Amino acid sequence: MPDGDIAEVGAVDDGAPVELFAALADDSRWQILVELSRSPASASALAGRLPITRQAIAKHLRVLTEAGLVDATKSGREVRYEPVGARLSQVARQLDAIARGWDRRLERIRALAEGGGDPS
Amino acid sequence: MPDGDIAEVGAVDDGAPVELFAALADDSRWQILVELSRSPASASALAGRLPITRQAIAKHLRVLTEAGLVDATKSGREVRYEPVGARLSQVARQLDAIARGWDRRLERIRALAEGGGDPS
DNA sequence: GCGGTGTGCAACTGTGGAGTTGCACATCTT
DNA sequence: AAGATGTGCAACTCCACAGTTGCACACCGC
Repeated sequence: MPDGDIAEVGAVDDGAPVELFAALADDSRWQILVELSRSPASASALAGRLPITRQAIAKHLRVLTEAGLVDATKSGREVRYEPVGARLSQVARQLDAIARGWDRRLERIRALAEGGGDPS
Repeated sequence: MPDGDIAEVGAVDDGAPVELFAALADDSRWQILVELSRSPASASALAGRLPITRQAIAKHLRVLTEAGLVDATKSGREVRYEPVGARLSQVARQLDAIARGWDRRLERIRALAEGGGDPS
């Protein structure tokens, strides 16, 4: 079998934004994102609508900002946060690409198993 | 202002599979997924290619299975795991939908701010 | 200037999860 | 039947992180 078409599959691997998934793997942060999507607000304003302290919210906002999921805008003594949809769409495209890569590989392996039976 | 076009925005919120993001927020689990995309294997086989113990891998595989990201197939005394691309694509679509929802809301808010200036 | 409001930083506690070791059970091989 | 290989369960350690309290500093209105 030709091995020229195998060299290109190595690029599937490292596209996993683990840090961003960690940012999304928290209920409080999703609540914050939902509130911000309703209307951009400051940390103190969010503290009035969520069952946790302002400092906890501030930490979450820091995580979300570093993940690129929210955008911080300083206005006087206030810091106004708003969600960034572009980042989420970008991750969505990456995930879909990875999923397609999986399916492609599995289909090839299945084809080899049925046809030759020697995938060494 | 008419409120008929506001009633439909409430559906944006609860589409956040936090449990699934938690499953994806781990380096070891991504390594496992990458190995499985190379070729489906058992927990013991994976233990030979990854720097962690078989039991740790077994735990990760349990998490991934419950998240629907891998499929387990028992064959004799072996359990063969393979990645499920469909689940990942599904999450990708959900994320994109949420992102579009954010952008839609923000644009509406900006329009209100410029035009009327009274979003009460 | 002075009080009120908003933000930031620094400990501290509690808990969940990653990884380990140890052992018991099931299955394949000879 | 006996050894080897694969899996599963249970307890333990360790650490990162969510959330808290407390205090110091920056900005707005009076």
